[in-house]
This record gives sequence, C-alpha cells and structure tokens, in this order.
Amino acid sequence: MSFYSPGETAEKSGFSIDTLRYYEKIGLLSGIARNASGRRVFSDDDLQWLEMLRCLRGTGMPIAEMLRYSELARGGDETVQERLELLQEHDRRVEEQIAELRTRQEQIQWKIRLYSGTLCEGLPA
Amino acid sequence: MSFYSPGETAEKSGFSIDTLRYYEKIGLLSGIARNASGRRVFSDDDLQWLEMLRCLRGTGMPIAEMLRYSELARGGDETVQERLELLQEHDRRVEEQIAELRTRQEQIQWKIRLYSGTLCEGLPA
DNA sequence: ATCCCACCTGGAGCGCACTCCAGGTCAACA
DNA sequence: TGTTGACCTGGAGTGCGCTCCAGGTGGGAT
Repeated sequence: MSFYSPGETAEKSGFSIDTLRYYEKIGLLSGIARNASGRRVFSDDDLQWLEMLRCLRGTGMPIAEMLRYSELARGGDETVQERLELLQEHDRRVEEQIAELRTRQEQIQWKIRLYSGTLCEGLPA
Repeated sequence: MSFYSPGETAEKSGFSIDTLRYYEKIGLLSGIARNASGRRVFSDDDLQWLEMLRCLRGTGMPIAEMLRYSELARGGDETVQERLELLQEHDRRVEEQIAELRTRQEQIQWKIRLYSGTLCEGLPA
C-alpha cells in the first residue's frame, strides 16, 4: 500500500490538483487522508476511485450523476443494485454516443473524399 | 428548390432558432436571405450547410474551428486543399475520441460485470 | 379593427466544469 | 536563518456555447 502527494496523484490520475481539490469539495472524493501539516495524502484506493471517476467523466457523465454514484458507493453493499443500473444506463448512452460519432464521422469522410476528388480533377493529366 | 422559415429550419436542422440566429451573428451562417418584412428565409443549400455544421459540432469541433472552416468555404475553390486538411485532422481526432470512449466503456462494462457477480453471489442457491 | 403568433433586435444571463488568485503554512535545503 | 517550493483555504473568475428576455413588427385569421 503506497501513498501519494497531491502532485503525484494529479499526474497519475490525469486530473489537475485544482480539480482534485474541487472534487473533494463537492463530495466526489471523500475521506481523503491528511498528514500532520494538513496536506492531502492519497492512497491506492483513492487512485482507483479516481480512475473510475475518469472513466465516467471521460465518457460524458455529468458531475451531478457522478455525485449520485459516489453517494451510492458510500452506501455499501445495499446499493450495488442501484449502482449497477446507473452504470448500465450510462453504458447505453455511451453506446449511442459512439454510434452517433460514427455516423457523423462517415459523413465527414464522405466530404473528405469529395474534396480529394476535386483536387485530383484539377491535376494535369 | 424550396424555402424554409426559421421554425421549419430549426426543426429540420436540429438547431434551435436561437442557435441559428447566434450562428448567423458570429458568422457561421452567411448570406441567409430575408423576405420583405425582414424575416429569414433558408434555402436547401442553407440546410445542407447546417447539416455539415451539425456533423462538425456533433463530433466536438469547437466553434472557432468551424468558423475557420466557414471562412475557407466562402473562399471558393482555392481553399479546397486547406479544407481537406482541416477535415482530415478533425477526422483523426474523432477517431481518437471514439477509441478513448471504447476504452473507458470497456472499463465500465468490467465494473458492471463485477456488480452483476456480486448480486448473483448474494442469491439463495 | 383586433388579436395572435412567429418572427425580429441587441444584449444580458446561464450552466457547466473547472481554473485561478491572494494570502498563508510548513518542511527541507543552502 | 533565509529562501524555496509544494501545498493549504475560500472565493472569485473564466471559457464555451448557447438561451433567454424585453420590446417591437408584420401578416393572417376572426
């Protein structure tokens, strides 16, 4: 079991120190330990939790919903069902998101081919 | 060739009327016709352009870059090369975006399986 | 004639998710 | 002993992309 300074944690988690502080303030991070002089000390568990937060944020989950998830996580075993449903619902939205991105991307690629064609036409034979 | 009121255009394009006005104001939409009483009249061409804008916005292109693209589009044939490069670069970013979403989604799905497992264990035999 | 409704304008306001700042503390190193 | 640098706090500020508002106009139905 290792411990990490805010700076290390920022680097490992990909969140800025300011964001870590912000997440603690709003309740996305709870029970972060402090050393004798009041500085934050992050554990491996904290890092794992941050990785989860990264997955959720990185797939577009709004902070408010992540907050809900954190509350459930704090609630222990009784909330597993609810957490499961929340993640499944989110997973569905991510799927849709990817599908829409693909569709839009195809249209953009179509346009790219069109432009490429235009350029070729202009070429000397 | 048909013409469309702002309301129709909003419905067809998926942008709100306010957003259409905003886009015209900042220069993403140019040369939108007006009728005798000053109201906007959108053409099929405008609608096609809006569809393109939707693709770009919907895949996360920032307004500033769309503005760049619009300027190029107004520049005529000489800018085809540049437009091509812009779209290709964007296409690359969309690809990355999708890849990251997939990675994150897999981690979330792993978590979902974990929760499902937890629930099954608790089941009576 | 009057009412309504869709539209017009310039400009203010909003929600989100950070990000920055001023002023302070503490530990380590020169 | 002084300086540096990483960290602390509460709170203000930022950037983006809209979204809303007040006050006004014009055209068609009643």
